[in-house]
Formats: sequence, C-alpha cells, structure tokens
Amino acid sequence: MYEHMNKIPGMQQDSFIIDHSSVLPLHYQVEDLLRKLIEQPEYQNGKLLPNEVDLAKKLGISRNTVRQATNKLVYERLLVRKKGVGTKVASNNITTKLNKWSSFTHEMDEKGVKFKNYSLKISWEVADAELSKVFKIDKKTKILKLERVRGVASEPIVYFISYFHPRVGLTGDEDFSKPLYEMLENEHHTTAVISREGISAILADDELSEVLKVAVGDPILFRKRVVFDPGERLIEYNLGYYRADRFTYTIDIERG
Amino acid sequence: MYEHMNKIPGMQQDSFIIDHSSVLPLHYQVEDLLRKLIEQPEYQNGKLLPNEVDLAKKLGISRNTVRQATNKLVYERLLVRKKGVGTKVASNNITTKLNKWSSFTHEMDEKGVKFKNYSLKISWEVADAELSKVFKIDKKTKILKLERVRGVASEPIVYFISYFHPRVGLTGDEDFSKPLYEMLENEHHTTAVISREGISAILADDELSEVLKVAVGDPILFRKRVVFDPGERLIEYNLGYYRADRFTYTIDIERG
DNA sequence: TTTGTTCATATGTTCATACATACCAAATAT
DNA sequence: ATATTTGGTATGTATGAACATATGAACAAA
Repeated sequence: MYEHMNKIPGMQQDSFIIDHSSVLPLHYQVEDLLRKLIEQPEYQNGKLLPNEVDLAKKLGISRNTVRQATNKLVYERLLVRKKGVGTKVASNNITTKLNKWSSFTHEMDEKGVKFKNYSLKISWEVADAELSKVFKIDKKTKILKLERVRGVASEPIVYFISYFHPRVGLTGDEDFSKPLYEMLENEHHTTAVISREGISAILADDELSEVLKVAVGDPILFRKRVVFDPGERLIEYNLGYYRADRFTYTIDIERG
Repeated sequence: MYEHMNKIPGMQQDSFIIDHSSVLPLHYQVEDLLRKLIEQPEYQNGKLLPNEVDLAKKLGISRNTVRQATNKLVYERLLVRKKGVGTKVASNNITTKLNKWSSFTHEMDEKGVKFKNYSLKISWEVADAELSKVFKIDKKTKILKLERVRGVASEPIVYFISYFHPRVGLTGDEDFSKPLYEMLENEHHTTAVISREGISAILADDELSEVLKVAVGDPILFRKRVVFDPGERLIEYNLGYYRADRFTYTIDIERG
C-alpha cells in the first residue's frame, strides 16, 4: 500500500521526535515541538501549519493530543485557527511594528536580552511592617534583599529591589548574575509561575536620580511585582524603577 | 439498584441546566454554569467543586466535556486543580489584599465601576502619518475621534483619546456614554477581543494639567492601546493619560 | 511516637471514533 | 459573465474508555 506521508517542512526526522516512554506528557512534547517549528520564517510568514490529522499520523499520536498542544498555543495567541482553512502563526507583526514608539519592551526585560548588570548588592534586611505583611511572616525575620541596576552598554535603565521569601532557602552566596528564575528552578526547586504586577508613575527623587543617572523630577515607571510558585505561595517581592524615557511596558490583554 | 446521586450544593434543579439541543456548545454551557456556581460563597471559601465524574453524570455529559469547561477556568486562574484532591476556586484574596497599595485598579477601569464621564467630545480627524500607519489606511481618510475625561465624583482621573477604524462604521451619533465595547458588540457587530498595550510614564504638560487638574510636571501614566477583533483586525486605537497619584495599573502575568 | 504501607479517590493523560460546521474553490447552472 | 451548487478539507464538538499518577487518610509496624 502506498502511503503518501508528506514531509512536514521544517521538521527534522520522520519521527524520533515524540518519545512515548518519556515521563513528559505527549501533549507537552508536541507543544514544545510546535513552538520550535513555528519559529521558522516560513510559518512566521503565514504558512499554514500541517493539518491536525496529518500531524497526528506523522507523530504517531492521536489528533486529540495534537489539539491539546495547539490549544495551548492558541490560548497564548501564538497560533490562530480558522475552521475549514487551517492553523497558522498569529500575525504578531502588529506588535513589533507598533512598538516602534518605544525602544524597550517587556519581552527584553523578561529574557534579559542585551541587558547587563551594572551593580549588585546583597544584604539581609529585617522585615518592616510592609514586608511582614507581604510575606506573612514575623516582623523581626531577616529577609534576603537583592539590589540590581541593569541596563544596556551605555547607560543604566532599571533599578530592581528583590526580596525573597525565607522558604526559598537562599543564602546570599548564590550567583545572582545568572538568570534569576533559572537559578531558582535548578538550585532551589522553586518554580516561578505567575507574577502579579502593579504599575504606576512617579518622579525621580535624589536616590533614583543618582542610581539611574537621570535628573531629579524625571518621570519614572514604578512597578511592584509579586512572584508566586505553582501552589500560589509567594516567592519574591520585587520593586522596579524604570527610566520612562528608555522603557515602555508592553502587555497583551484578553477581554472576556 | 440504589443510585446515590448527591445533590450538587448551590445548583438549581437536577438537570434542565444543560440543553443538548441548544446551538451553544455543551462545554460552553458548562463553563457558564460553573462561573455562576463558583460565585457562591461556599466555593469562594475554598469548598471543593463536585468531582468531574459526578458532575459529568449529573449533567448527562461526558467527563471530557466537563474537563474542557473547567480547563478554561483553570487557565483563567479562576480554578485550581489538585490531583488526587479536587478542584476549587483559586485563592484570589492575594490580589485584593496586595492591591491596597493603590486605590485604583485595572479592573475598575475595565468595568467602568464608579467612573463617570466628565466630558465627551466627538470629532472627525484626518489621518496623519501615525494614524495612517496604525490603521493601515490612506493619509487623507477621516477617522472618528472620541475624547473622554473620566473620573470619580470629585475629580478627573483619566483622559482618553480613541480613534475608531472606519470599517467599524461609526457615525459619531452613537451614545458614547454607554459602555463602549457593549455598544460596539450590539450595534456594530464588532467584538473586542484582545488589546495590546504599552505603558510608559510622562510628565504632565500644559494641556494635560488643564484636563486632569494636576500641576504641570506631575507624573502621568501614559498608555497606548490597540484593540482587535477576533480576526485580529484593528478596531480602536486608544491613548490614555492617567493621573499617577490616583491610578495604578494591575496585571497578572504568566511565566512559561 | 514516628514511620511505612495500603487504599480509595480525584485529577492527568491518551486514544479511537463520530458527527457538525465553516471555508474555499471548482464545477455547474443561469 | 455571473450566480449557485457541491465536494473536499479543515477545524469544532462530543463521547466513552482506559490507564497513570498524585494526594490524603486509615492502618500497621518500628
């Protein structure tokens, strides 16, 4: 019998890709695979993904599992499905084009691209009223405080203050120049899952003007952030002061 | 044979709830039902939802369909699942408690709670370079411009400028004092789905200080927003100027 | 008292299957 | 030439069944 078996463009081998014996759920493996796949320029340019039935056959799994994976990406707005047509990468060119009005975006912040640490200070601070309330711990407890100034080559852009919950078990001797959340994941079994943020605008005071090299009274984007683990336990409390002339915060929101 | 058939607390009748003949997908009906169900104080207080198998049996549908519905709510962080235990309402108390550091939140903005319109101005503006680029239309095209000042009883808080894509078909005679997106939905078949935002901090200039009743040089939270329909077509281009002393922007973010 | 073990229960994953519905384009009728 | 029908293809919805795995509680052993 002649099986057609189209090659899926941009995909490595015929199979070997999905590991049925892995502990990782199949849908998760597919999701991963798709993420890599759709990075390819052809898909970025609007080419339809291989259809679900073919893909399932190709990977040796059921269509439901393929759907489970694509569903996630659709929910994340990475993919767009169209009934009777197919699935393709969402046109996110809008984002990049519209973001021209700012030179710095949230993504860069998250991935730490191009950013370097200007200064790093680690200290232990005794919890005051605010910290004890945020972390729900006694007022006298010592909390690890991490201060960072980060920016691009020529200038500082953001001033971070991080407080870490004692539960995480940081000693202060860790290498904080490495990506923070990776470090927490690998060395402290702490996974950062959600972060809740509040953003406001303030004016630079003496300290901020000194740290960020701006004039007193310059506008500063102020962000408070609380990071949780999957069990919704607080991991980190983070204050961020961004130079408003160099930084814009970009967000996608869904409307019910 | 004795069937146990537990009553599901807080639920109306035994059935009649799920309408198999409805055009609405079952999973959607279940989702709706769950949304209403978990509003009940008992579930808000941490009571476990009825388990999936029971619920499926109770509603006369398959477990998969129940899961499809709950999945959505889990993704929205309304529900938390725990293997071997059950599903319950996510403890969102964290949000509300932590938000005390600001008096105004994003939610209030979205729902328009307590806000009233101070002034309203409708005009037609000829697209300049920026607008023609954003809307991808000719430079000479006329675009409906809506200016609003909104706030609470005693003071203005935010100054909005909205531009609407000609495709939407607004005439300028609409009642813009009604909730905007409802109006678009009902009267212009235009559903607002996602909005992409950029947030920055600026200083109040003469115009803003006049409109928002603040001093020149006061910090202003500046937001650009583009609103799309489900087909990712641009509906609205919106500029928002928020008094930073009265407004904080609150966001939940997921970390991959 | 503490530490294993077992067991019931609930969610987590996956499959095979079926039918519904939207879209597009080619064939056909007007 | 221009509607209209129709078939092919794709996603959308829904079922039922099975097995995997995490949790917590009851129970038993150290």
